[in-house]
Amino acid sequence: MRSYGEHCAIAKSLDLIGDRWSLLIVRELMIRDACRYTDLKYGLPGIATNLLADRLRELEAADVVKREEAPPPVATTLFRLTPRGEELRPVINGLLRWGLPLMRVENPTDTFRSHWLAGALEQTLSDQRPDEPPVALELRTGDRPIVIEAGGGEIGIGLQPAEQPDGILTGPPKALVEVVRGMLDLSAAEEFGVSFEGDRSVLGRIGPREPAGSVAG
Amino acid sequence: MRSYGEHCAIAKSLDLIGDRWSLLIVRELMIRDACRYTDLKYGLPGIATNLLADRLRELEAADVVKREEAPPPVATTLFRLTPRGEELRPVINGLLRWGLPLMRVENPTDTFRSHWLAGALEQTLSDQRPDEPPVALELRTGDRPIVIEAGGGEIGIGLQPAEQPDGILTGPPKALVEVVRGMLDLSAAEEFGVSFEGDRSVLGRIGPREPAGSVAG
DNA sequence: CAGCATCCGCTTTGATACTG
DNA sequence: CAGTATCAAAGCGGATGCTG
Repeated sequence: MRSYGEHCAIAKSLDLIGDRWSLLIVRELMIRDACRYTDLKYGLPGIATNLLADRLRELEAADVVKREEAPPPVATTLFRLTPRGEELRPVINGLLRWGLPLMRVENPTDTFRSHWLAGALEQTLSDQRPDEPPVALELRTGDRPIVIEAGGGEIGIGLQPAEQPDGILTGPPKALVEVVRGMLDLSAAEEFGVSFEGDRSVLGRIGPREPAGSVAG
Repeated sequence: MRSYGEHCAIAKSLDLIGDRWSLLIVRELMIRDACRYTDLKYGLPGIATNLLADRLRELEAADVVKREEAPPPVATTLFRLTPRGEELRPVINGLLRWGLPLMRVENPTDTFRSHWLAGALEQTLSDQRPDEPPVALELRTGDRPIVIEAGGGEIGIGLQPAEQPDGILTGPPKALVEVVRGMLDLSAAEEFGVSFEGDRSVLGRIGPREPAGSVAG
């Protein structure tokens, strides 16, 4: 992109990361850590492959992304955020929080990848019973399962399937999110195609971080 | 801009404010509150007038900006952020903080407007002697003077000249910022064209909010 | 297959001119 | 003052081809 040519910190930031796709590449790397080119392309449906290559070069030049040659037997290029790139987290979280209300309308033509939920869940959920032993709730939605881990007062999101989840929640993403946020109860969620297997108490363990209405999405 | 078409809060945000110029328009409205079309164009050097009109329409449709018809004798259109637009402040501040280190290299071809300093100064300065009576320091740089007001532990930036400033600091923007942050003392700053009039104690009253090195810019 | 580069049609942007 | 109109140039999206 052409520089704004302004002596202003905001404009300087946008000179580096204001291009189309740039911040979504950062999102992918924040959620998934080191990624192959192919993983990035998969997580950014619709990006033209030459643009992905261009953006990665630009982000590398801006010290946001670095490229690592993984040693054999992997023997592939991995892309990763630099420390400077990690410092974009407040920006990404700001956009995430601002965008949550926009998720209330579900567009059936939108693409979806389950790992995109990671940030939103981490930001809006909390462990409601910090003193009890940790639990894992698997969400089956979108392309692959993800796992909400609650323990010690913290919420973490795993992108690898848990070996022994305490509960498994299956259904469309928006309904699942409403269930884990406690905005929709399980019986009411059934009509949206949500089903549950396992110990129902894990659903009470995980709840909204803020009053349910404020970050409804 | 074409929608990313992703069921993701970050992508949804960028669908609305990810266009070129959009966040800079938000910046202008955050710094200056209600603005005329002409003021916006002045604060966004290089924007094509048709683009400004387009962006304002898009931001209005996104409930970020609203348009007010000022009554006579003003009789002009004013643009203002909606409450939803105001909620972009964490995003803007995130970009601002991330961009501060980029300001260490000064590009002589960059345009400059003194009101762009408002956010950066507010974010990085603090009142070093909260118990003393308020002071005002005028900065003469760029297109028009701005005023740093320190009092009650708070820092505020005024875009209207103070009627009776306690000190007046004149010079290039980068050097002035370094002086008020205490990274450069007045005698050393003279070689960069900085001069001062008034009560020197006001310079000690205003200082960096964080350790000087961390947000050096 | 992973990681690009090239080509082409379309859309967006930038610069300028013009208008109520 | 607050835009619209026009047009060339740049950027983007999609398809395809190349290389280790």
